[in-house]
Parts: sequence; structure tokens; C-alpha cells
Amino acid sequence: MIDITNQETVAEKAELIKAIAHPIRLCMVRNLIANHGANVSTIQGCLGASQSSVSQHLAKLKALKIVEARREGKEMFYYVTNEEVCRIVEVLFDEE
Amino acid sequence: MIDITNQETVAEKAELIKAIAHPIRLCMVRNLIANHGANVSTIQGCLGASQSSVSQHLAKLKALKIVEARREGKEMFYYVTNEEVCRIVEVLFDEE
DNA sequence: TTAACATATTATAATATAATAATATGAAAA
DNA sequence: TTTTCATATTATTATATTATAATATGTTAA
Repeated sequence: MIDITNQETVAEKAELIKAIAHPIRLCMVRNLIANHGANVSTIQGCLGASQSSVSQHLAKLKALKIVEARREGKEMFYYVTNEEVCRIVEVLFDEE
Repeated sequence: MIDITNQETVAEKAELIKAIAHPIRLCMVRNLIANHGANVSTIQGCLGASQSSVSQHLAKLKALKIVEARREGKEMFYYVTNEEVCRIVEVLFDEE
């Protein structure tokens, strides 16, 4: 068996899916896609996780460029910017 | 924002992708798909990981029903059985 | 029936991840 | 110009994951 995968690429891809391989973060991403983004307190309300926890999970998604955020007054509006992640969520949740 | 995802499903899906969110396991799965399966020493040779490590990673994949194995003499032949995982690997590595 | 081969299992130590609590920052309203 | 609201950051602890080393199991060949 020849190893057809570039190791760096594999490591990067593994990191990408690891970022969404957590119930809270997967739920966030899935909801952000479906709702075309949301602010933090809205996300928090729907997930039932603490403010700090939500913020830290969002920071991880942002670090991997899965989401971006813009300020809207006092609030931060987060939205998904990673097309690969969108497609994976489609695969996982049977959406077209 | 209404939470449209069933929490149990989300947790299961997160577990599924977590299983492949590791460089060694992602590489294994990707190679097993491309090669229509392989035995353990072949996998080991191509990854450069220890026998024990490869075996433990395969055990994780098996636990989540991502791979199955059949004995062939002294060897164990592993192959991917999870269609969702195949589709995710396609998305990640641009394969059709 | 024992030796060699292929793989699995177990124990352990190192490292990474996650949850919680507390504090800090930044914007807008009073 | 201080209080309040929304969010981020930091520190700490608990838990999970990983790699390594050692040992065990199952299969075949001698």
C-alpha cells in the first residue's frame, strides 16, 4: 500500500475536523450555517452552555478560520466562512 | 435562533468525526478507502507508526464501526465500512 | 508441540482538552 | 463619566487522549 496522502495536508485536515468534533462546536456550526450567523448570547441561549464556554469554543473555531465575527454595537455576530466545513455538515446531517 | 439539532444526534456525529480527527487515523482511513482495505503490517509500514499504536487506532475505528476486519491466515484485513466517513474523506481530499 | 509471525491488549506516563470561576475589555445608555 | 450589557481572557482543576513499553493471544510452519 502506497501512502498517497501528504502528511502535512493530512495533519491540517485532521485539525480542521477536530475543531468541529465536539458536541458544542458541532452544534454551533450547524446552527450558524442554518441561521446564517448569530450573536453570542443567541448561540449561548440555544446551547445551554456557559458564557465563558461558548466564547472559548468560538475562539477555537475562529482560530481555524471556520468562523469569522463582526461587531454589531455591543454584540458580536458570528458566521461560518469555511466551505469545507459546510459540506461536512451537509454530509453529517443529510442536507443538500 | 432555534436549535434545530437533536442533541443525541449531534453528540453521535461529533463522536464519529472525532474518531477520524487524528492524523494517523485520518491517514489510515483515507488509504484504506483508496486501497480497498489492507492488513495491519501494510498499514503500519506506510504510516511509520508502532505496531501497538496502529492496533490501538484501528481498535478505535472499529469501535465506532468505521472499519471492519476479517482474518486472513495470520493477518487481519481491515476495510472501511462507513459510507458517511467515505463522503467526508471525499470532501476533505477533493475526490469524486 | 514448539517456534515464529501477526496482531491485540494492558499499564503507565506525558500531554491535550474541557469546564468552571473569576476577572478584564469594549461599547452604549443613563 | 459611571453603570450596564455583551463578550473575551486568564487561571485552575478535572478529565480524556496519546505514545510507549511490555505482555498476551491466535495462527501457521517446522
